[in-house]
Amino acid sequence: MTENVTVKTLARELNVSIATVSKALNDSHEISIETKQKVLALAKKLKYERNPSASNLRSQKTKTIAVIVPEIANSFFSLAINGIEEIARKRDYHVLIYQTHENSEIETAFTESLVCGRVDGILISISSSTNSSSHFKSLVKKIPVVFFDRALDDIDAIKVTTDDYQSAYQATLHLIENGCKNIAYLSALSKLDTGKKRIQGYFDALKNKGLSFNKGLMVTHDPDRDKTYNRIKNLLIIQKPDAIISSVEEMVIPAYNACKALDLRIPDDVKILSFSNLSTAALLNPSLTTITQPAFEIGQEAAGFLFKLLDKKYITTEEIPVMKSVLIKRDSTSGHT
Amino acid sequence: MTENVTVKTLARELNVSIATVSKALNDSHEISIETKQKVLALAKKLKYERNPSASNLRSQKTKTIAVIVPEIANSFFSLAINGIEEIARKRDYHVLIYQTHENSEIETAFTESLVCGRVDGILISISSSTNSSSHFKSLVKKIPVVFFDRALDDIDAIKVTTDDYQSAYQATLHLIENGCKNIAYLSALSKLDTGKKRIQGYFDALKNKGLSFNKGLMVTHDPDRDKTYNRIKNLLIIQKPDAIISSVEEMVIPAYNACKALDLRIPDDVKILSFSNLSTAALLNPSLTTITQPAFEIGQEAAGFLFKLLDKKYITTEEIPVMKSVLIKRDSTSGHT
DNA sequence: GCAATTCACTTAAACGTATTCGTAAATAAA
DNA sequence: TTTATTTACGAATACGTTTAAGTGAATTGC
Repeated sequence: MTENVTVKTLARELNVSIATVSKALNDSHEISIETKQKVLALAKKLKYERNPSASNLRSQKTKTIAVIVPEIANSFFSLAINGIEEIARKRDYHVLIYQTHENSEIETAFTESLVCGRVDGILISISSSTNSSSHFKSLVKKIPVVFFDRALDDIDAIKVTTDDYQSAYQATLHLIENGCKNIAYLSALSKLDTGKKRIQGYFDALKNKGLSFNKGLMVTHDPDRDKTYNRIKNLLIIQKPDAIISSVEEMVIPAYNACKALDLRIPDDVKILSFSNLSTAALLNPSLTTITQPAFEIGQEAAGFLFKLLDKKYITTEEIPVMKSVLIKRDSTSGHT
Repeated sequence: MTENVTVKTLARELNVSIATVSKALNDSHEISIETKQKVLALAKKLKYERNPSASNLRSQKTKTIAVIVPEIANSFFSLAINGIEEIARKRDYHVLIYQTHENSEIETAFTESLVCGRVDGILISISSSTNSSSHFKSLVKKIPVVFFDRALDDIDAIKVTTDDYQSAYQATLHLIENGCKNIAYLSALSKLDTGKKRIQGYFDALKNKGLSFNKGLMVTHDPDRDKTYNRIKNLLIIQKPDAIISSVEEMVIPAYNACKALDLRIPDDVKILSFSNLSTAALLNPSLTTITQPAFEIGQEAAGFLFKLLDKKYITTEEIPVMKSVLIKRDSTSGHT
C-alpha cells in the first residue's frame, strides 16, 4: 500500500502551504489562477481524492441525504427514489437508503442514527405502524426533513403528498357509475394522513351517492400476507361485494388471487381497482384499473424542497404542490358489454 | 442551537480524560466497569451521539457499504438489495445505493467517488453498457468488492452469480418439449458473463435437439424502449417464431404488448418465457413462465462475502456458491389443451 | 521484601481538511 | 510621496474521535 495522497502531499510537492492547496481545490478567490491550475494539475496527476470524513468533520457537511422508506421492492417507492436520486446527482449528493419494512421501531432507530451528522437532511415516507408523531416532531427540529407521500397531520413540516381524498372519491364514483352498489374497501395506512384521506374520499362518495356502508365492507391490511389474503377471501364470501377498492398496491394481488380461488370473475362478478404504480397493471388478467401516483415527480419535488431547506431558503406553504394522481380505467372495472 | 455534546463534554462533566470516555464508549478492557457505567449513563442522559465523520477519519472505517446497481425499479435488484440490507443491518452497517441506469460512465464516476474512503466496501452488479474490465480491475485492488449477478469474466474477484447457462438451457428445452421449433431470443447483457452464458445455454439446447438457428431470431435490447418494442414487433412479423425467450425482464413486457398489437395469442401462436422476478408474473394475461433467480438470497450471499473480506477472512473459490434459478412453468408456455 | 506484572487511567499525537487571522507585496487612491 | 486597498499566500487552529505510549498505584510471584 503506497502512502495516501493528501493535501499535504500536494503542498509539499508544489512548495506551497496546505492552506493554499485546500483553497485552490475549493476554487477560492484568494488563490491566483496559475496556482489553482498547478494544484489541479498535480491533483489529477497524483489521483488525489479528497477524504470525505475529514472534509465532513471540518465543514460539518456530508453531501449526503438519507431516504427512509417502508420498502424498496414497491413500484411507488422505487420510482420515487429514482426521482430523488436524479435531483441528488445534479447536486453531487450521495443517497443513503433505509427500509423500515413498516416497522416503526426500526424507523426510530434509523432516524436517531442519522441526526448526529451522518447526513445533511432526510427524506422520509413513514411506516404504516407509526402512530406517534412525537419522535418526528423532535427530529424536524434537529435536521432538515421532508416527508413524502406518507405523513402525519400534526407534524409541522414540509410534506409532498398527492390528492388522496380526491382520487379515492373519484375512484369510488367511477365504480358507482359502472353500477356498483356494494363497494368494499381494502384499508391500509389508516393511522397516516394518506390513509385517512383515502378512506374519507371513499366514504363521502358513497354518502353523496346515497349508498350505505357497513363495517364488514372494510378489510384492514395485516403484515402477515396470509392473514390479509384470508380476510379478503372472507370478505368476498360473506359480504359478496360487487367492487373492491384497494388503498394500497400490496392488497390487490391477494384480491386477484382470492377471486381466482373463489371462481369470481373480474369485472363481471366483482370489479377491482387499486392505488398502484405497478408497471404490469395493463398486462394483468384482467388489466387493472389503477389510481396511479406521480411517483417519480413526487421524489423530485420532495428532494427539491429538501435542497431548498439545505440552502436555508424560506419555503412558503403555498409553493408546496399537492401532486395529482390519475385514474387509469382498465378492464378490471369495465361495465357489462 | 445548544452546544453539541462530545466526548469532551462527558469528560469534563465526569472529571476524567477524553481518552477514558472514548475507551469506555468503545467498551475497552482498559476501563473499569464502574467508570464505563458512569460514562454510559451520562452519555445517555445528555443524548451523546458519536460523530461519524470524526470517528471515520480517525479509525479509517466508515461502517458503510455501497451498492451499485443498474436500476432499483427492477424486481431482481430491489429484492437483492433487501437481502444485502438485511445482512448489513445485522452488522450495523449503512447502505449507500447508486443507480447507474445502465450507463457505464456514471458507473465509473460512482466507483471513483467511493474509493477515497467514503465506504468500506462495494457490492456491484455491472451495467449492460460496460465493456471494459480495466477500470474494475484497478478498483478491486483498492477496496473490497463483490460482484453479484452481473460480472465480467476476466476480473479476478468474488462473484455471486446464478446458473445462467443451465437455466437458459432448461428453459429452451422446456419450449422444445412443448413443440416449439422456431424459438426467438431477446438478448441483453451480451457483453457480460451473465448474458453470454444465457445465450450459450439457448444455443446448445437448440443444437442438441437438432434445431437450426438463424440470426434473425435474435433481437437485442436497446435503451430506447420504443426501439426495443419495434424490434420485437418486426421479429414477430418477419420470423414468425413460435416461441420467445426473453433474457431480461425489461423485454418481456414489450413482447406481450407486441403480441397484443399483432393479435397473436399467447401461448397458442407464440409461447413466451422470461428471466424475471416479477411478483405479478402469475397474474399476467396469460400468466408468465419465468426463470426466477433467488434475488434475495443472492443479495445475502454477496453481502456475506463482502463482510468476510472486510473481516480480512480468506475466501476459497470453492465456498462461493453458484445460486440456482428455478423455472416456473405457467400458461404462457403451456402446450395445446 | 522486592521485582514483575496488572490495572485504570492520562497525555499527547494523530486522522485530513477547512477556515480565521495575519502579512508582505503589489496596486490604486490621495 | 504617502496612505489605503487589494491580492495571494502562510501559520495556526479546530473539527471530534481513536490510540500508542506513558504513569503511578495496586497486586502478584518467588
